Amino acid sequence: MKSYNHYCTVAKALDAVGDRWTLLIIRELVSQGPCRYTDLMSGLPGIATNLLADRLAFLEESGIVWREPVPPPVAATLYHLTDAGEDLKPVLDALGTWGVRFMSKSHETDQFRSHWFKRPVSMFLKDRAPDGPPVSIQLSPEDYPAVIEASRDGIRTRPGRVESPDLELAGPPHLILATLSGRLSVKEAKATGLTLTGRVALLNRLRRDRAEASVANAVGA
Amino acid sequence: MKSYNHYCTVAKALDAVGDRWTLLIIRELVSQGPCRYTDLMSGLPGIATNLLADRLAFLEESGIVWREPVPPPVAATLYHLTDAGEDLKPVLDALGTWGVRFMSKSHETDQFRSHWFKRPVSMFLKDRAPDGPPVSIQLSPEDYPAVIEASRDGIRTRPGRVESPDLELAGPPHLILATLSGRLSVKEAKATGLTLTGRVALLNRLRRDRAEASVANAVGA
DNA sequence: CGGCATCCTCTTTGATACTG
DNA sequence: CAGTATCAAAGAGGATGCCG
Repeated sequence: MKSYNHYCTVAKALDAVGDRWTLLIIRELVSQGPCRYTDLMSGLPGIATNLLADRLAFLEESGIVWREPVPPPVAATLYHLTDAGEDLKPVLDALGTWGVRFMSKSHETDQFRSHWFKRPVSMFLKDRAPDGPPVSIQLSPEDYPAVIEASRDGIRTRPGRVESPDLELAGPPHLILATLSGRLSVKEAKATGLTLTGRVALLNRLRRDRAEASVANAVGA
Repeated sequence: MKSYNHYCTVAKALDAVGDRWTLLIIRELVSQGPCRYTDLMSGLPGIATNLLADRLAFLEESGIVWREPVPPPVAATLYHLTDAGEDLKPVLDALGTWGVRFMSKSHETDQFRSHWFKRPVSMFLKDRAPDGPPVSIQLSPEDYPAVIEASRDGIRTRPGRVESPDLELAGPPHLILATLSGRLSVKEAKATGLTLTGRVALLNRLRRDRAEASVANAVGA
């Protein structure tokens, strides 16, 4: 993209990461850690392969990403964030916080990936009984399942499945999120098409209310 | 711009404000308050008029901006941020904080406006003697002067001139900022082309050191 | 397969001119 | 003042080819 040529911090930041797709590439590297080219492709549905190559070259040149050549037999390149790249996390946090308002309605054609659950889930949940027994919640959208695990160490969300979860939420991603956030009651969620199996009461232990959520967000938690 | 069609908070945010120029329009409305069309044009050097019109229409449609028709004899339209628009401030703060790293070198062709001083100045300065006598510092780049005023009420930066400032810094914007931040000493600044007139010692009262700056930034100050 | 480069089409931008 | 109209150039999107 052409520079804005504004001597202004915001404009300079956008000169570096304001191109289409660029911040989503950073999102992938932040939420997935170091990625191969194909990992990025599958985490960025819709991107053209030449664009991904272009953006990665520009990000490397800008000192935001560095590439680690992994020698055979693995034979791949790993893309990492530099320190300057890691410093973009607050930008993603701010954008993600602001973007929560659009998550209530999901378009039919929207793509989804397991690791995209991490950000909103960490905003919506908080363990009200951290010394209670550890629990796991299986999130099952059509594909791309994820697991929420709460223990003394806090709440973690990761892609994948767990053997016998304490609770499972199966259905479209936006219903899963609406139920976790408390925007939908369990009754409403079931009526709209979510399947809840197991200890539904767990939601009361983990749901953070709206006021707390905005506070946590204000301090960048 | 076409939607990314990702069911992800960051992608949804970028669907709304990720278009080229959009966040800079928000920047203007945040730092200037309600603006007329021509105020925006002059605060956004380089934008094409049709693009500004397009973006404003989209922002209004998205509920981020609203237009107030001001009846004759003033005969103008005022563009305001809605509450959702104001909520974008943390995004600009995060981008602006990250973008500080690019402010040390200024390109010859970079444009500048007085009110762009506000954001970096508030990051660089802190009154170490808030109960001391109120002081004013005149910032004088080629055009677009601004004034820093420190009093019991805090530090404010505004476009314009003041009668007899306690200190004046005249020279290119990047030297003014480098000197305020402490990245350049007064001696270095003078050697590089900045003209300092008045009570140079004021800088010691107002400069925030690097460690403090990063802390203030971490909590979103 | 992983990591691009090329080619082509379509959309968006940027520059300028013009209007109520 | 507050835009709309026009048009050339740049960039995005999609398909496919190539090479270790």
